[in-house]
Order: sequence, then structure tokens, then C-alpha cells
Amino acid sequence: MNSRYTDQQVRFAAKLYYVDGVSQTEVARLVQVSQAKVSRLLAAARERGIVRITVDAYEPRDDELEKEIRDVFGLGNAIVVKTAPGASGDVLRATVGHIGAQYVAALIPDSGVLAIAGGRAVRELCERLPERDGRRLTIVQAMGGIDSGVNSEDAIELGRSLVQRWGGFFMTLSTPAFVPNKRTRDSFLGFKQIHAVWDRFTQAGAALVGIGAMEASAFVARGVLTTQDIEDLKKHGAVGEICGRFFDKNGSECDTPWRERVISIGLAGLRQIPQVVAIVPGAERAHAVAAAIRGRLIKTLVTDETGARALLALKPARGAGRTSSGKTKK
Amino acid sequence: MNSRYTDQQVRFAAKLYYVDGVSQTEVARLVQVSQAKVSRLLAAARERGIVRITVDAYEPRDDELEKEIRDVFGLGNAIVVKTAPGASGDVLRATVGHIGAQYVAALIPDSGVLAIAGGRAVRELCERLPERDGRRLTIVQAMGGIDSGVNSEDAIELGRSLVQRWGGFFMTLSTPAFVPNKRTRDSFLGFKQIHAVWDRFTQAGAALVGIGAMEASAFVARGVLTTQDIEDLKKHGAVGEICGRFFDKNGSECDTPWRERVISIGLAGLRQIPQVVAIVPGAERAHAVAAAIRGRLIKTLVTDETGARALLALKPARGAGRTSSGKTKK
DNA sequence: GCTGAAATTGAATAATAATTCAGTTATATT
DNA sequence: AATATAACTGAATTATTATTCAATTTCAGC
Repeated sequence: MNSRYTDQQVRFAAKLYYVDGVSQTEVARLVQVSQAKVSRLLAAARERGIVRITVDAYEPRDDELEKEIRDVFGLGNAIVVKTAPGASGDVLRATVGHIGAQYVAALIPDSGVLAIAGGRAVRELCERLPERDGRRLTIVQAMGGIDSGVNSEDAIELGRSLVQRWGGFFMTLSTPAFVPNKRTRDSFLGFKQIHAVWDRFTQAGAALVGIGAMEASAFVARGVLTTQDIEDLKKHGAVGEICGRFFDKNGSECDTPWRERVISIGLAGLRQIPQVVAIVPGAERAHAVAAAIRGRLIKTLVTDETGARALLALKPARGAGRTSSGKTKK
Repeated sequence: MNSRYTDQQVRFAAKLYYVDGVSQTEVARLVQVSQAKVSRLLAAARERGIVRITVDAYEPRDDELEKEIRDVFGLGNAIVVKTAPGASGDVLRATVGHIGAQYVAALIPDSGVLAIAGGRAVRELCERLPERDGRRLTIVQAMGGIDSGVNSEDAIELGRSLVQRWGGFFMTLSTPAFVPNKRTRDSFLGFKQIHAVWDRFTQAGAALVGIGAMEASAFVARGVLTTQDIEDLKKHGAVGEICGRFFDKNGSECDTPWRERVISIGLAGLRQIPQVVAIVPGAERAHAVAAAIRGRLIKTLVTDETGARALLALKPARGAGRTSSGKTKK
């Protein structure tokens, strides 16, 4: 905003307000303008650097835990967000999303293809990614629609809002996530419209995903899978899921009928993406996260301290660990 | 305030609010406290220096004009307050009072006797003198009550509020400002209670006064003098007044019947006080101010730029001027 | 001088922040 | 442990600040 307020006036208002602690209403009286303008003068003072507000560095990440995770699990990158003690649920997601966004923004390329999955934590983070910062991506929906409704945390909604924020192009996978059988899936994949998206998966430079646990599955909540289905999957060794792809404790995709019935980026495809960011706050899904890391499904984990600790409490990969020493601290 | 908020919590709140621009309500949610507490946490952050707000120096005084006044009129000290262009009336008084107070505070000693007169401009300034700053003065009312009513700008009210602010002791002159004749005045001065105050005048280390012009006299407005009285005074050469003492263009007390009828600090007494501060915003009373300066009645003048310019437009004292050169700038 | 676009303005309003108040909870002193 | 005192807390309230909106003003280009 190119305002023509005189420096004199801006400085006078700034001195009265910030130095002398006079209210805007009183400043308005002394400067002989409306209170509204005082508010604007003060904004100008901050913009022009006449008033500077500096805040001591606050480290919002727990780098000790991050280092441990990197060392013990051999994960490329971990972002462990400090939260209010006892934070959980919405607050936890919001905090991890808020702080995480500042760092995830730097991990996502300026151009190219970004695959995006849904989830409440992913949404919280996406909502807080910076406004139009020159980025211009092709965003692709990484999994079909869970059900016919569209929730605010569904990939289709997140993708839409991200291109609105950044410009670029959003490609939606106009299919259900799960179809009745392989034949139907292949038929869907035959559609050019859908195949075009499918193709983009291989070109993705980054992906933003959540990780599902077998407990409290969103698929069950939304009536796509039954509790029995989950039990069956567990019998096949499933401990977690990304984009509807169930994997075992080593992060290998479970060989179940569901494997043929899901329309989403495959785990093999995911492994090829240079930057896969998983946002998983909370301790509940630690097992699934551990498995995903073992399977090299993700490159970056965004979580909070309870999530990090729960993860570290689990056995690391058999023989995994990026550093040969595999030392753990304290 | 010795708050026990953890630094961690204070810093987290400060980062969210000041760095990320999150509202207090949202910070409250993330930090898991009430919005009220966020407000307190942020106050603590500022107090502890975790958040620092710096404002580029703004020079609220016009030192060019001050220097000119000192040079041309040979006045010890001038405080010329910059104001909003076109400021007048209440706003002018408030601005001069606000800025002036910051400097006048430094001119008033920490202890000893302070004589105080009334007036709207004096009130504006007094109201803005710093709260209990270790000062402990005996404050004396420099002139009796103008009429039976007590206005918020009367010395009795200002003195009361100053001792409330600073501690110390307030001595009120429980007499009218003007009495019918010299005999009555002498009788009043005979009272121990009044004499005690009268005595203090000679011990005063500082005085805070206004200067009255012959026009728009507060005494006329309050029905103590008539327009005719003012005309009579003018015939005797009166151009201004301090504490009910009328003086001519050289600042010498006019020899009129009123001189015997006023109960207030005398001009001779005033001259002896090491620090007499006159607060006179606006151009209207320039003649009176010039005369007061010529008569060495005041040591410091507090005014605004229009007041300073009006003063400079007048002839300086015959042969006055502290510097032998008496040079003027520009 | 005229014209249109952009910037600026303050009144009204909406949004946000500070304070009051009536309990709680912690801390120090017996 | 019992008590007194100071500190702390959040709901409700009050106070303050930011924004919206409908003019009005300024300025660049004729």
C-alpha cells in the first residue's frame, strides 16, 4: 500500500501510541484525524519501519527429538512441533499444522506436480500454508473420493483451496476411492480424464499425505469399510494406510482384495516421489508411522512431541537406521 | 508484577501473536488458556523484554524556535511543542500538556516546595505528569480561590491531584483570590492558616503557572472582574496577569487598587523562585508572555509553534537578550 | 479545465483485546 | 496441618482497534 501519509504525522502518531501509550482515540484527537486513520497511520509506521517489533527467537521445534527420529529410524527429515502441554485433538492438529506449515512450505517446490491426500491434520496444515508466494503447481488428488459427500478435509477440497491460494492447476480424480472390484477399477482407469491424473502421479515432485491407523479409520467412519473389513485387513498384517493403500509393519503393501479395488497413488509410486510429507500429530498412529518409515514410504514426518516419543518407543526398523552407528541420545 | 508464567508459554504466545499474527483468541486455543490470560502473557512478554517495540526517535519539540526565543528574549528555557497543523483550543492545550509534561517533570525538583496556579493548560500538563516517581513535594496554592465554585482547572484541584499522585503535602490558600480591600486582605493574612502558606511562597523551589491576557480573562468569565475593571487595568498599562497580579509591558506590577486586594504570590516573590514554568499554548497571549519574560517573571515557557512564532513577531525587551549579540536566525 | 482511476477519508460497525470480578490455587508463616 | 496472603484464573464485560462502506479528494492524462 503506497500511502502518502507524511512521515511527520506517522511519527507523531507512532510516538504517542507506542512510546507514550496513548489510546488511538486520544491520538486521533491530538493528531486531528479520525481513529480509523490513526489505525492506518500506525500500520504505515510499522510498514515503514518507524516502529519495529522484535520477538526473541522461539524455537517451535524439538530438534532433540527430530535428531533421534532421524538417527533411530533413518528418516530423512522430521519436524517435531512443540505444543502446549496436554494438547490433543483439534488443538494438537492446529498447532502442528500452524507451525508445520512454515517449514513444509519450504519443502514443496515452486513448480511441478504436487500430489495431495486428505485428512484433518493435512487440512490444518494446508490452510496455513502461505498465501500467493509465487508458487505455481499442478496439484493432483492422490486418491478418489471417500464417499459422495465432500468434507472440508477431503483432498478435493484441499486441492481446490490451494490452487485458489497459489494459482496453478488442480486435477481431480473423479472416481470413488474404492470400487467393487479390479475390473471396475481398470475400467475407470481407462477413462482418459482419470488416466491423465494417474499419469501425473509419476511426475509428482512432492506429496502431502496423512497416515491412517487401523483404529478409528476414517473409512469406517464414513461407511466405506466395515469393522469386519478392518479385521480382515489386520489378519493380512495391515498396520496402517496411506491413500487407501494398506501396509504391513514393514511398510509393504498388503496383498488383499482391497489392493485391487482402490484408486489412488500406489505405495511404489509414493516411494519414487522425492518429497513425501506425512502429517501425523498425536501418539495413536505411531505404529503405522513406524511401518511407513520402514517401508520408505515417506521422506518427511511432521508430528508433535507426543507423536515423536511414541514413535521412538517402538522398535526401529530391522537393520534400518541411516547412520551406521544408530546411536540414540540420553 | 512478579508473574510466574513459564518463559516457554510466554514465548510461544509471543511468537504466535507477534510473529505469526494470530489473534489472541486463536493463541488462547493453541496455548490452551483463556484469551484473558493470553493478554496477560503478552504483557509479560513485553515486560520481560521477550517482545521489544522500538520507535524511531520523534522530536516533539521545535528546537529552532526554542533557540530563537532564548536568544531573542533572553529567556532561560523554552519548550516549543510541535502540534498537529491547525491544532487549537482543547487539542492544542492537550498536546502541549502531554508533550510538555515529559519535560516539565524533569524541571520540578524531587522535594521542596512547589507553588501551583490554575488554568486549563496547566491542568492538561499536570494531568500528564508521571505517576509516583519518588517525588515528594510540598505543594502550595499560589492564589486564592477565584470564586466559590471549584473547577477542575483550579489550583486547589490540581494541587490535590498532584499530591495524590506523588504523595507529599498540599497546602491550600483558604481565601478568595480577590477581597474587597487592603484591610480585608491584611486581616486574612493575619490568620495563621493563611500566613503559613504565604510563608511557603518564599521557599518555593519551583512554580507552575499560566499567564492571563487582558482579553478573554478567566476572572471576567467567572464574574470576579467586570469588563470595566479590565478597561481600568488596561488604562494603568496592564497587558497580562499571573496569579491575579497584573503587569505592564515590561512585566512590572501595575499600581492599581487590585494590587492590594489580591491574595496570591507576588510578582517579586515569583522572580525569586529558581524555576517558574509558564504554560501558555496558542498565539493569543503572546503580548502578555513577552511582558512576563521582559519582567523576568518566568524562567521557562512552554508553548506551541504558533505561540512561539507570535512571540517572536513581537519586539524583544528593550536592551534585553541574554546573548550580547542578540542574533536571530535565518 | 475536464475526466476517470486510484487513493484517501471518517462514520459506523465488526472484530479484537484489556479489565473486572468472583472465585481458585499456590505459597509462606505459623 | 492450619491459616493468611498473594497470585492466578477464566467468564463476562468493557474498552479499544481494525475494517467496511459510501463518499470525497487527488492526480495523471488529456
